[in-house]
Amino acid sequence: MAKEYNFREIEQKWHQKWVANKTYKVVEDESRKKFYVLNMFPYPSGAGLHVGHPLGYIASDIYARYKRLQGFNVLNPMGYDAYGLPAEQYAIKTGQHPEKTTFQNIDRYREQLDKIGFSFDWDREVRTCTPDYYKWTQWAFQKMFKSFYSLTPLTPSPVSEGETSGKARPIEEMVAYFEKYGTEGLDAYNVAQGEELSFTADEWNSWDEKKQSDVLMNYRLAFMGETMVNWCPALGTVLANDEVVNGVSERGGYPVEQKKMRQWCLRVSAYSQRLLDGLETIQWSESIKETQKNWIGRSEGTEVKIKVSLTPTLSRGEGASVTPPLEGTGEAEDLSFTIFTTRADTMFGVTFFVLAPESELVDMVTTPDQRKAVDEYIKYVKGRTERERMIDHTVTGVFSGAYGINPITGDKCPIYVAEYVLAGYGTGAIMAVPAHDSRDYAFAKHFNLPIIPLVEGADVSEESYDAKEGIVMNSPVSEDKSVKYDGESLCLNGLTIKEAIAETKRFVKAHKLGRVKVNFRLRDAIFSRQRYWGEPFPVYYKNGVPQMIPEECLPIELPQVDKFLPTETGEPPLGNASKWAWDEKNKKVVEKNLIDEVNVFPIELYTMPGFAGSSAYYLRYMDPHNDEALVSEKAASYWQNVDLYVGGSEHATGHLIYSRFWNKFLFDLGVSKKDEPFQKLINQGMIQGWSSFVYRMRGTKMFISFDLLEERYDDAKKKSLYYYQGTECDPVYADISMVSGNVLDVEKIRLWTPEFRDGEFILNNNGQYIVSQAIEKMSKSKYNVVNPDDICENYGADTLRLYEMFLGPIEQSKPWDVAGIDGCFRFLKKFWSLYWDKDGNLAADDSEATADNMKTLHKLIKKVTADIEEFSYNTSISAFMVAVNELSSQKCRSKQVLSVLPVLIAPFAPHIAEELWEALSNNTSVCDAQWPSFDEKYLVESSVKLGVQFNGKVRFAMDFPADATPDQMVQMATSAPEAQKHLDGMQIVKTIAIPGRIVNIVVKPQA
RNA sequence: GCCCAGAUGGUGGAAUUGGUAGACACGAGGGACUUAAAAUCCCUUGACCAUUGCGGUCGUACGGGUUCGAGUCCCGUUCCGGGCACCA
Repeated sequence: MAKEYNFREIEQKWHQKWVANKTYKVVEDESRKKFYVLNMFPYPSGAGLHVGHPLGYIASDIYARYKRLQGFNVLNPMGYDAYGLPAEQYAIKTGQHPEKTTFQNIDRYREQLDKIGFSFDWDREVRTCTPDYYKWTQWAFQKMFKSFYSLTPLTPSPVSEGETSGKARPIEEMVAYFEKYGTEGLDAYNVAQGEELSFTADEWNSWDEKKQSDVLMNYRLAFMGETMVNWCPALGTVLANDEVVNGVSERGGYPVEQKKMRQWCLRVSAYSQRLLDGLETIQWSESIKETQKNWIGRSEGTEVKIKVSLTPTLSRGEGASVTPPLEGTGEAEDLSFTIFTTRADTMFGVTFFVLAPESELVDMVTTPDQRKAVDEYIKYVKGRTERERMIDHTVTGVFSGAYGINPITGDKCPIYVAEYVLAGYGTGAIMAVPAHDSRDYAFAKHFNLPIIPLVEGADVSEESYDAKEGIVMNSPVSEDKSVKYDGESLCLNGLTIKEAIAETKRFVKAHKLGRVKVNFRLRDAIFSRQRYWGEPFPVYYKNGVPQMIPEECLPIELPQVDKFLPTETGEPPLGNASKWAWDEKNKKVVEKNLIDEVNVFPIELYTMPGFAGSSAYYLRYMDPHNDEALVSEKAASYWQNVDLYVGGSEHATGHLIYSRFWNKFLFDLGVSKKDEPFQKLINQGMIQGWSSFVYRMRGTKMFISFDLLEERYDDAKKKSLYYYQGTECDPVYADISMVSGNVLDVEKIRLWTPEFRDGEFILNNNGQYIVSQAIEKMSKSKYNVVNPDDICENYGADTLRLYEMFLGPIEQSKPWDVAGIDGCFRFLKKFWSLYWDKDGNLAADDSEATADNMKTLHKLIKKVTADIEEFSYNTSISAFMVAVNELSSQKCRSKQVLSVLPVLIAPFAPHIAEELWEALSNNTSVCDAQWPSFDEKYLVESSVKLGVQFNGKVRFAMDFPADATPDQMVQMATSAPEAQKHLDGMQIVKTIAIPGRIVNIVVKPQA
């Protein structure tokens, strides 16, 4: 009886041994090179692990094990992103403390992870919701509060433009500067700031603490700001920009409105340029870098100062060569505003100006005649939601009554107020060039404003010409229509658009009409949430001024509350905590009812958002038990940064931006040793399965989103039911074949036939649809598995690991289909049977390996090594299958070969590798073996089989000696019997022979 | 609209710098073993034509091009996916 591949016994045995022997314990070791592998840590949801989760973990585990076999000291940790909304919502419903459910879920995750045989060092586990961890989240926040971002060392002299580097510095430097110089010499070029303030040293020194505190908020990296936020009434909290998709909340799909609120913010925008530049130094996929570049949205342009006049517009050219004196009311005398443009070359085509409705300038330029119309328009705009503005692009706007003076042409053009100009970008004011901007064009057509084409050959009768290509004309129309400055006037005619932009920038700069400016789309991150289950802010309020709780008192632990909802007075949930006040003198948290006493002050009621805890966790893994520092100097210096980071691409504009920002800040502080946290990033594709559907509204197609709530076996129906939670959807039926990408196509769903599955949608009392979905066995021979536990149970972890990797390239999304899993299971059984004879004894012996054996082995070593390096695991597994097939038919029993295979397969299938390694009389773990190297000498072929082409078409294949010269190859090919019919009646025109590649004979009929 | 990445058998997917398209696996069909089933093993499997045997034509989304030779390079088009989007 041959020895059976008993995966259950084997896997259980090695799980125990690994724990007992601390096989995956890792310690810093200066004598060895380090390698840091990291997975994006999971949020422990109630649904448990699904088959999509392990995909990335397996991929990184393979690499980690491979690196270890190559002699690297590999850090491969795991932990939990444990703060989050679902636990809190569950708590609201059931009254159970979120910590309790979170920890239960963590236990379940751990159990599932352990079954798959990962090489995690669990001694380094982190949970973002434990005080020893979030102490350092709070600490980092305080450091940001105590910092500002300086682009250059502070000096009173202005710095040159284009300076883009910079770093965080202690806020004390800023204070010292103000005391001495006020804002003299400070602008957006040398200090990151909310708005450009202007005050003198004397003014600063005369202000009280409250006023100074307010002013400093304009510079701190973590600051309290009154800003427009995404307010989600249904969730009762504000959301960050990346948490809002198409005007609704990413989680739950609830409407989001714009609201002005006082919130904690992080000045992420200060790091815009560095976040952009850093992308050039890291190995991430082009698409994710592109996404980040779009999100950061750098645009280089020109700011131009526009003076305001209250007299009617002059015709074009009139008033040229003069700087028109300002007329009208005294109030408007020196009124001006600044516009931002990336098309400085189009200054000659300006026919009107537009201000954003929210701009404070609107009020100042509006003339009494237009006051009523403007007020009405502003009212209309305010009544529109973000979502309405986003979907509905009809042209709206109103004339303000005032005119702007184009400094280049001297023309006066009307100033409009229109919602198509956004307050939050650039200066909130634009110059409109209808001929060359489609939005301005639509506006001009609607209000009957002139359109002046500036590019040769551009037809602007039907639409604008937006392309940045062509030769400039009409700039100016004639010499006297360009204002002279110091005897010089601008002329762009005949230049290309790119040259014209550069020339205009030079002119504007030279004559101080404005300045060259870089704008970024990246906004500061709103950093506070009105929730319970998050990190509390280590902040208290003394006379309305936020104060940092001393560093040595951290962490400030999340207080107990009796309910997790907002208070009756509308305070966030922490308002329910009775012990939530700061005793400044005794430095401790005390009962709130002591606030009236001296030295006792209220503590911040907001909590931090989800990304706070996940922004620097990779640093904490380096030194997880340190209570003196986030990470020790020694550990940080050894581990540096993450060499390989694996996770989903859905974090491109959230976590992957925030953690890069956070790391850069810590780098400025000297805590982190590398400017970029994640050197190489692999985005595993999603496995679309039953457990996680995401649907979107797009165009006329409707997609609906669901999260798996739970899986239950229904005794009556004799089948498993899967419960999903979704929002606002039609009752539809779901089927895996209807998933394309990560969306379900409703049209396809309607065509669904209920032969395999049935299900129904039930409206629950929250107005959400619950989908009950029944999955029937597709056939008796196939297991109907959706979670990794079932696969481990039926096939074993090694098969699961192989199969998930064999599905296709890691970065590609694919539907989960268990149909092919038998192939991997068969392979392992075949591999196993190489080692055992028919009596169940070890068959590997000391016989000499044949040349074929060695060739198979070394071909495999070469292929697997190269493929792992490229994360092409599917092809390395297929190479394994080929090798095992070959060795079986060769009846190879030689230990020379068989003792190497367990090492090669160990990264992929560690359990079977350990078992065979042990059977071969090794007494250490296969993890500590050495990765084999291949020897070319076994791969040398004496002959090669190549295709022989006639006129580029392969006609037959033949063997050529490996060292044949091209001439010999042609000679052999043309004299081969198969060649004769292709040569019959033909003459050879040309021959191409490339050793090792191809022989091609070009023939034509004989004349 | 702009930017990025794709499209290969019934299916998942292979294919170095252009050089025998379809590796490996699934599924399907046929066969062996078995009382039977499971498991295992062997053969066939891109399409079409021919077939006693040899063979031939077409074929990597579509249309062109470069080349002795194109899945691969260039130009244009269609479709799918991702990102950004009144961002001036």
